[in-house]
Amino acid sequence: MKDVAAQAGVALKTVSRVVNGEPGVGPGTLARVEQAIVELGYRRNESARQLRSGRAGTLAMVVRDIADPFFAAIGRAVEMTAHRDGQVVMIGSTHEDPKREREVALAFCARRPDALILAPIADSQDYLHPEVEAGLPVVAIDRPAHGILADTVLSDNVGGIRAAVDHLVGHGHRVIGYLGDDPVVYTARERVDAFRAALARHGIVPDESLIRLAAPTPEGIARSLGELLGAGPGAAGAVPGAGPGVPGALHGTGHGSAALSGAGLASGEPTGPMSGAGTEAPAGVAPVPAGPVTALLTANNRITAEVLRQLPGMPHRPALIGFDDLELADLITPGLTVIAQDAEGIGRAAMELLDTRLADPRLPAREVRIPTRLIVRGSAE
Amino acid sequence: MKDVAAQAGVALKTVSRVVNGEPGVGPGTLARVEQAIVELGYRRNESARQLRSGRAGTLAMVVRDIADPFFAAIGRAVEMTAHRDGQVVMIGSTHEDPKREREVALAFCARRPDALILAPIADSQDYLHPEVEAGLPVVAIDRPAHGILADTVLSDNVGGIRAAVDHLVGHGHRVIGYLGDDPVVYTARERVDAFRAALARHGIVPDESLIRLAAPTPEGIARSLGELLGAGPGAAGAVPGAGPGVPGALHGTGHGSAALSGAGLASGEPTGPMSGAGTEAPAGVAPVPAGPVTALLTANNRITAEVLRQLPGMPHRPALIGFDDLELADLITPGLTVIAQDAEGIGRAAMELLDTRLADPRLPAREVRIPTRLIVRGSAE
DNA sequence: CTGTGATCAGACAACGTTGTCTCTGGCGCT
DNA sequence: AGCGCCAGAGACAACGTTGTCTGATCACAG
Repeated sequence: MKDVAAQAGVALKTVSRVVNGEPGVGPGTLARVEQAIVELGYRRNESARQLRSGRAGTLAMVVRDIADPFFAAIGRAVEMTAHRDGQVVMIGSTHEDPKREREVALAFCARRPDALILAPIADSQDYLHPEVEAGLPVVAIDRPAHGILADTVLSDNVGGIRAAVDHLVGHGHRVIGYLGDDPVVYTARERVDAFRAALARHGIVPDESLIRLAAPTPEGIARSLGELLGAGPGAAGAVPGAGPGVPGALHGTGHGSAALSGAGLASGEPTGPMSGAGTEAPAGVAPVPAGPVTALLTANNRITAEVLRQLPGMPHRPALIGFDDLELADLITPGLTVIAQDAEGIGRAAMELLDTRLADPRLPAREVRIPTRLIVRGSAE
Repeated sequence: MKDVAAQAGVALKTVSRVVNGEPGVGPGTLARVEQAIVELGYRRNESARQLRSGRAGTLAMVVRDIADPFFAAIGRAVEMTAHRDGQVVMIGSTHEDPKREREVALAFCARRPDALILAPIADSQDYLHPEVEAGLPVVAIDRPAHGILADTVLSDNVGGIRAAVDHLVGHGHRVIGYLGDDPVVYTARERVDAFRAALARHGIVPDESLIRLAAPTPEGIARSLGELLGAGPGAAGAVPGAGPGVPGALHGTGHGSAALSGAGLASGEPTGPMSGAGTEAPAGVAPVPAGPVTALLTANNRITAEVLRQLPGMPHRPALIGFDDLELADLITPGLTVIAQDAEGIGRAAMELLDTRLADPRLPAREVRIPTRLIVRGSAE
């Protein structure tokens, strides 16, 4: 800038005025300065600008994995909005490692971004206390943050799961298996709870032995699939591992009177009736047959993909709904019915929360739920 | 930092020494400073550090679309390597808009990153001249840059296409359709040229009417597909649009004398005997039968996906190979055979080029080709 | 002819660091 | 005892901007 000033024969400050489009520069001076700028290939140094003015023009975003289609889509939405506002985006991945979350988030914060969008992995984000204290707006996405004040954007997991369960039940399914992630994960907990509740609304007491929660590994999923698809009165003997350690709570009904429906189970399956479940359980009774599941709900895209890969080797093919849409999900046979999250909506909502918070930093923490959408493609009939 | 110094009762510079791990600080002083740092929640300001020291610790990356799986995978590889080196990554999308490429790239450059990784879209990157002149290392990925000195990482498009053509020809296909992107795109040109050359190696003179190059739109692809799959002597009447405007060059052969071999094709099936089809084009002649294609090569993931969507509505289903792997490509029926690019390899290669260039900025421009891999899954038998 | 704004331009300090230089004791050496 | 030397610590300037203040020039009205 000094060089430009010299070349144009003006003072430093005048160049500053020109590059900032500030008023108070005569047309002649302006032209001289502009010419000097292109001649010298001058580019303003944003670091210095930020240091002096405090305005960063930079957004930081920390997600589980930038190559995960879900987060990539959120990232795209954020980047689009940011670009419109003249901001650039720093992005980093945690790869589910709490330590790395901390490292990446703090590395970003050291660059003093205007805001931080974070998909929390760690149990607590209290390491961000100093930055939040200093006024850094934080938006948690996908999962809530803990230990700091942050706005939050979440998918409507409950609504999504309920729609899926409604769809399955509407197609006559009563014995529905559930493959979810390790319950240390917030979304995993929320979704499986929603699954139980959604079943209960139909007067079906969720069978805990049909609910498998674990970090998705091919081996674990193979075992769960084998048990869920082979299990039941007819096949129980063939699948010794079926429901180990989780014998209770099977085959419940809306009302105790229906307990008898649970009878007649000669197999090794648990028989204890469970009464009084369901939020608005119908007066009528919904008997729950035992046996291999006729339908399967997979609670995230990695589980779904792995299940799809393994299904051909299984004794039979259940109806299937996956949480998260997948590219090409419409091209497999049958088309995969999914609960699609609105990644773009999440990204945009995060940006909107930031907008309003920047306008008024003393707002209380807000939480936004972004609706999911059940995309019916045939795999869940 | 001033506050920390005051709190610890030392000079500014001593705090600086502590946070940088510089020697020359006594154990007692060090402890006092460290305590003051945590008490005050002090975090070094990287902007100021960069301004003073010139070290940015920041990488800039501009790609077509950060949500495109190919670029997302490159981004992940870059981010992994960068994180290892203590750098953070700014990332932005051009969405195929040359103006936006310029805007985003320059916005990044204003932050004075250590390097710029760019997937060029614009015809020329000469707008980056001042920064390159000032020593900014630029690596072009996916396509070469023009107008500036930049290292380049490209996929081995030629090898990939050749492997695909070899595979198809090896399975008896002689009439192979090609759906590529608009030839203004570098990779589109390189791939279609490779297609022609690969056919020629088998003694097949590429039939230009079977080569469709256009920006991928559902309508355009539908038209091309209809023509390619329904075309030929038997079906030509049914597809009036077949080869409009490109009447010539049909049924070419290695030698003019073989032109007659194109005649007499009653059925849609290839009948022409093919002699000595080897790698080195035989002296003998390879007649190319007309008729609907029996195989299709789709030259990027968007075209492939759209073709997969439309194939069910087409008169027959050709063998198919797509450029770029797709998530779930193994789950559709039949499994999709693809030419997979090594996105991770591209990202890593870019980082390696940067490493060596930072070590010696006066290196000449280098170009690296990353091998592709033909993943055979059944769609191209 | 002078006072009054308006317009344009420059001087200066400060943002939070770090590189360079200097200062101060205390130590071991001759 | 006098010397140099080193570790430890501080003073100061500079990185490239921008915000604030002040100064210069000019047209115009009183």
